Amino acid sequence: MANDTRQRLLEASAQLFREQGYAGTGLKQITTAGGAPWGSLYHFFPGGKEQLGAEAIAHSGARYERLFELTFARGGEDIVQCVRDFFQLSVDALEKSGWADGCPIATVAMEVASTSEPLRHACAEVFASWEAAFARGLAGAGIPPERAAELATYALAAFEGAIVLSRTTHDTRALRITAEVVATTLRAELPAA
Amino acid sequence: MANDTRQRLLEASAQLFREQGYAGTGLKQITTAGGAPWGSLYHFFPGGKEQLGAEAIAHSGARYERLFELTFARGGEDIVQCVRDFFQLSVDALEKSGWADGCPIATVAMEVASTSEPLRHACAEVFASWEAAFARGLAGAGIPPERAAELATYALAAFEGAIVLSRTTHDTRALRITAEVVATTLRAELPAA
DNA sequence: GTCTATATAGAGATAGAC
DNA sequence: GTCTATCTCTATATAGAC
Repeated sequence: MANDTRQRLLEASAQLFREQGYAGTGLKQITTAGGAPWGSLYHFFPGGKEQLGAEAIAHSGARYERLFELTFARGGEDIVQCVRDFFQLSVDALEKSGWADGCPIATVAMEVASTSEPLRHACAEVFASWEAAFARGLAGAGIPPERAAELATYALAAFEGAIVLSRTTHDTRALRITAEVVATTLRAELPAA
Repeated sequence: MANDTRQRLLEASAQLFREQGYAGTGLKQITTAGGAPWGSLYHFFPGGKEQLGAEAIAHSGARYERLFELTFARGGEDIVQCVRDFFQLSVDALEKSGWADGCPIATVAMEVASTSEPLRHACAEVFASWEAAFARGLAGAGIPPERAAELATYALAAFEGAIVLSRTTHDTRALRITAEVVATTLRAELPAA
């Protein structure tokens, strides 16, 4: 079916961009990985690589937002444990994938921040949605909304940076250590039980 | 002079890689920016783009390590303020450069983590040197060496992630908030004065 | 509407003039 | 030894056959 090919192209793009970046991934490689003929790419994405990139970013972003919300769904009880769990998800993903499966956005975000305004904007929107999901979880644990928004930004930054370090060093140490320090920091901000 | 051209090629590479990434930067663009003729690139870097990339990474890395050490040189007194200062350096650099001047390593590190083992290794060594410099500063402030190493990893992760967010959103908010939370976290680890 | 074949530009790399 | 001119390969993008 037509929609199926489109979806496969998006999935393949998201995965390849995450591993190799935007500039480092060719459209040929994407069509091959997605099992789609060359021509169908421009049929579904007449805007070419940039349109495909923007949609792939939004696609990955929405999927991870659901993962965020799922992890924090039971967060009213123990939000700190949820944060630990989230870092652990990334530890497992990196190890299982041979250090390929990091953040689906960060690599592209850094590449395009100064080279493509539409793509930069797409990345910014994804980060904002993740922060918002995170902040809802923290607010649900009793932290005042304004402070929850700040701590969500902080926690997301620490998480993203730890992925950069772990993926580069081929060692989950950075993620594990950062998870513990962030968890401790957040616990100190919770209202007294 | 010969060494001059080589140096200019390294500087141009470092700057372009930081802004556009490794795959997104062409060798032609580097020679143009460095004011060097095309042929001299392969004269000075017979290993081609990968050799140039590895040397540019080490070059940037060493320069920033000196910046780390300079910022922490007076850190025995007030290490927390030094951390704040370091985040502020990045805030200023991003604003002054129109969001181009972020981390000189992170963009390339993410791109090459799964595509070039030599380049990944070069990035990992840079991160390790920064962590070590950071840890020396924290240990100098009285934190036990083992804990100082952990906190250095944590602080570097938070710093790197905050740059990713700020550069993507065109807003220094992430850097400013992260700086404050990290500063508070580190202060709590200092030995009682 | 779907895909094959091709156009055009630019990449990284090399050969050889001076 | 330094640089110019060129080679080959692959990139994105398009045209047109079916």
